[in-house]
Amino acid sequence: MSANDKSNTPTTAASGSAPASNFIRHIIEQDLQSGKHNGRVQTRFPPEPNGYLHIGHAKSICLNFGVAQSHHGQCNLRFDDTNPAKESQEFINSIKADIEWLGFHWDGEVRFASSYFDALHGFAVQLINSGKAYVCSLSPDEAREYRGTLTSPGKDSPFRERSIEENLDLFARMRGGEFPDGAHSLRAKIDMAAPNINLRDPVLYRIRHVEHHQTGNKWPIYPMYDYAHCISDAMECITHSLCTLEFEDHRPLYEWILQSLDIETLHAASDSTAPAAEYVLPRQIEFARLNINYTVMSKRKLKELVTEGYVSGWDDPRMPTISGLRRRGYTAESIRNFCERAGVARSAGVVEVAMLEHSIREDLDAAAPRAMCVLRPLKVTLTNYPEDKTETLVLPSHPKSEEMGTREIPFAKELYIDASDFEQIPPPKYKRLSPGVEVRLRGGYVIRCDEVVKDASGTVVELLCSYDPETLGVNPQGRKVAGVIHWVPAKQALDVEVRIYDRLFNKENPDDKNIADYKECLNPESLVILQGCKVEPSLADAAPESSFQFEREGYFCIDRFDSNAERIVFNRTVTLRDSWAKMSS
RNA sequence: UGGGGUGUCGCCAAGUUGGUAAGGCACAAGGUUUUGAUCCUUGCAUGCGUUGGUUCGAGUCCAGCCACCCCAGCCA
Repeated sequence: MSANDKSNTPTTAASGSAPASNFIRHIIEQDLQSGKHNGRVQTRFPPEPNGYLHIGHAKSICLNFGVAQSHHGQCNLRFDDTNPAKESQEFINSIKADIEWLGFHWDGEVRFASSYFDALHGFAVQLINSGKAYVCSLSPDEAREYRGTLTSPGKDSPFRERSIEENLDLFARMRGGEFPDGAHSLRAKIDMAAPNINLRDPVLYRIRHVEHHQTGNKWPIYPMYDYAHCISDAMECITHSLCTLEFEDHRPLYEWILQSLDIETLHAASDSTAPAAEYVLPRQIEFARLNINYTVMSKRKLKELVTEGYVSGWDDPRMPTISGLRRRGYTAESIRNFCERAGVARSAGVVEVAMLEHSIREDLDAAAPRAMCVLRPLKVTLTNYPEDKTETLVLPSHPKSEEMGTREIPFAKELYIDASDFEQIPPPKYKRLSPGVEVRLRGGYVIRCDEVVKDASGTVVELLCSYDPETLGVNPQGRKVAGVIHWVPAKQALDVEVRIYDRLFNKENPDDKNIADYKECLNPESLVILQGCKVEPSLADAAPESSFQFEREGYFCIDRFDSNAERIVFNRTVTLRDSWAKMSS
């Protein structure tokens, strides 16, 4: 697959073989063997539309869709939209776009927890009727006091023993919009002394007079996550409900709710077309969320970076969001490979960014055409090259892939090389240009620096060099030329803007407790904009989002939004590995 | 001091029923190279948080201890 081919099709794991084994796949295989779900595997990816997806979500997406795919099962996309105050259609749109870009296809129509609101309401009435839920009229503050603490039990709400009739009446009036926000709540009647706080009569429904992006003003009450999620799973006949570790403590509640409901009713409300006897409740399985060093992954913080203007938006190329990585030049394939490599387990760890960078280098090395771009131009005049002559050099687009064709680069008397490829006093082992030393111009001739031109301040402004006309495509006789540097023709090179991106944070763990505010360690050099960079003319018509390897520099892509015919903008995706930088530092 | 989890190489992570520690990243050293890139080769845990125990034999079983993570939203 080409880096410039945006038709993403998930194919294989990083190694090109089957997905690595993990504990979730083991569980599923066991369930398949025991016939628990009649050979069916149904998962779901359940984002709340309150922000953009980040690479941590990509892990979950790859897991949920991947696991379904390898067992000929299906994966639903379900928006967990039970808190309209924080959600929006913009986020719904971006989430769908990101999943598709990643190359995954959800089963059937997009689902919404909000489309189950009627059923959810009905189940709540059922719980009231069976004495398993009650309307509590404690204020939120009072409820907190009654809940107790981590080490001491809570105490029963004074409203806990209301009659079923009264509960039914109150709940109906809650739904009718008769009460203000927070006046009452519907709670599960479980155990106020439970050591697991989630079981201390958790709230099932709260009153919120807010418009919902999907259901408008139909509801003044909204279900809580714990209540809506498990029932939604059951209604969609999810077999394995995968979520992150922080929901571990919620699993008993997940199970309590489903087991408290009448299974016949549940079955009838579900997608199931199978006989009731085959209807099996979903099982929640938790895995560790993805963390990467030198970045933050919480939606709250990402949102803060956006709204407070530390970055240009959710899709800023420095953001660990799917859309940010995409704009940075990461391919869907590289993100999928990264997730596969990082693995799925139950121990919470932090993956090194180096692994992410490896994944994109691996993909782009194979797929990106090569080009030359001089980031910090230094003029070179070839004193012995004819004034009016221009040659056309033909270079392969890729050193190992002939199918990728060739490109033409004009060669003339005046060129640009990168300022960092010249040193007046070369350090040891330096293989680039310096006074009296020869170097190979990539794809062109060997040149020697004869004279250094400086301005009044002593800054090197031009190099006068001579070229060896016998060295085009052949090595000179009797001497060894150590270095090869990239260059562009002065006259024909295109002026471009290059955005040099680096890590957003300069501390490995911005969330470290010794750091008061993660914004303290924002890297002031995470974006350096270079103007007047010179790229070879063959890139004049390159398409937005296409990626190139600028030889000896790194991988760069054309910004999908800011680049146009008048102003070509490249984003640096990642540098090349650089053993010289390691050596010289 | 309550409950739930996790601890295998610098990082991630495999380790079926106990039988003698996969792989990837990173790193290091060589080789190839008109990208100090790629690629290739080689190296990289006598030890699996720790202490004991069971066993012919334990990362895998048992007990104790230690460390770290999550939970007291009418957020998800």
